[in-house]
Amino acid sequence: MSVNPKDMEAVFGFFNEIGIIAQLAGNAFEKAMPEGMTLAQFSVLNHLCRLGDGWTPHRIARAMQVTKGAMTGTLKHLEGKGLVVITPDATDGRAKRVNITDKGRAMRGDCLGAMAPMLQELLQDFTPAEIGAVAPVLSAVRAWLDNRRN
Amino acid sequence: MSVNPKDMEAVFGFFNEIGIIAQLAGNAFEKAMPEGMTLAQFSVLNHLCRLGDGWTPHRIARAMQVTKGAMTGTLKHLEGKGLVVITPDATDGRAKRVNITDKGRAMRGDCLGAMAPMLQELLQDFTPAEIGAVAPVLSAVRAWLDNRRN
DNA sequence: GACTTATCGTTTAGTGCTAAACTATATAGT
DNA sequence: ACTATATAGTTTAGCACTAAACGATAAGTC
Repeated sequence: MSVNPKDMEAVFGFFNEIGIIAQLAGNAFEKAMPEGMTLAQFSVLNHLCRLGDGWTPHRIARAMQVTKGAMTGTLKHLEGKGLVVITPDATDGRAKRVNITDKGRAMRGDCLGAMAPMLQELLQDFTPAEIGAVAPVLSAVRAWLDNRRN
Repeated sequence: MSVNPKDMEAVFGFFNEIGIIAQLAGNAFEKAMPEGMTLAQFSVLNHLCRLGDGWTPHRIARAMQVTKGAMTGTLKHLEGKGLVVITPDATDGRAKRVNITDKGRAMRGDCLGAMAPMLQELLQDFTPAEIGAVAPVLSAVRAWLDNRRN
């Protein structure tokens, strides 16, 4: 049972659209955020704030769906700005532990505040229901891709 | 009239999901494609094939929602592999014209064939209707972001 | 205990992206 | 015609990402 070429094109268009949105939205967010902060850096701070810190770099990398090497770089930037503190793990000589600082927590708050206007703008042109309707499909596709990779 | 924080979080989650999908899908595609081909390079070939060639680099860049500088790099790679030919514009001394070669057309076909299996896999777990249902919202968000930028 | 394998983090090479500065050419205004 | 402005393409600096190789430590096996 072969697949309809029209459908394949639709799926390809779907991913294409997703790619462009990711790029435009990412740029818009970074432009709004405090000088020097990137989306990658904010994501780490946000994660540590919401789910607690003390995680290893590797575990953070997995949560963000990013390679270890990418996380090494992002954490270096955050550490350089004093937004996180990285210490050796007490019981595992290979591992490290990442803790967010007060300054980091404040920066996360600043970032949230900085991107709020854009989100509000968007919520004037799109209803929460519209956004909410596509969320389950996106989650499913994300999970599918994540599964497929492993 | 303030905005519900819950809604803002939902919208933020929406963009977060989009970002991860873009990254995972992009990696999956690039892994499947012929050695050395990237999504950016394929997109240009695909564009030239579908909408005709002879475009200027700047116009291609706008169509891809990418800066001129980024397009300079991508076209250099394509030209280096003999997939496109770039010639000076006859009537405008500033501009250039990009034409796809037979080799480029063949490469585009190879890329399409290479990513087909993944799309078919996906169409076994998602119905075209599911994908089609979110497409209009994605298009609208994309257009919104594009407008907002200018 | 010694050897093998797995895991954690870093580093390097390569690509893509932006933003901004720069060159060259074209167009508009006076 | 001359000047000012706009546009096309390139280049540079900086960040993010992957993939692969590497060094160090842990854990499992014999």
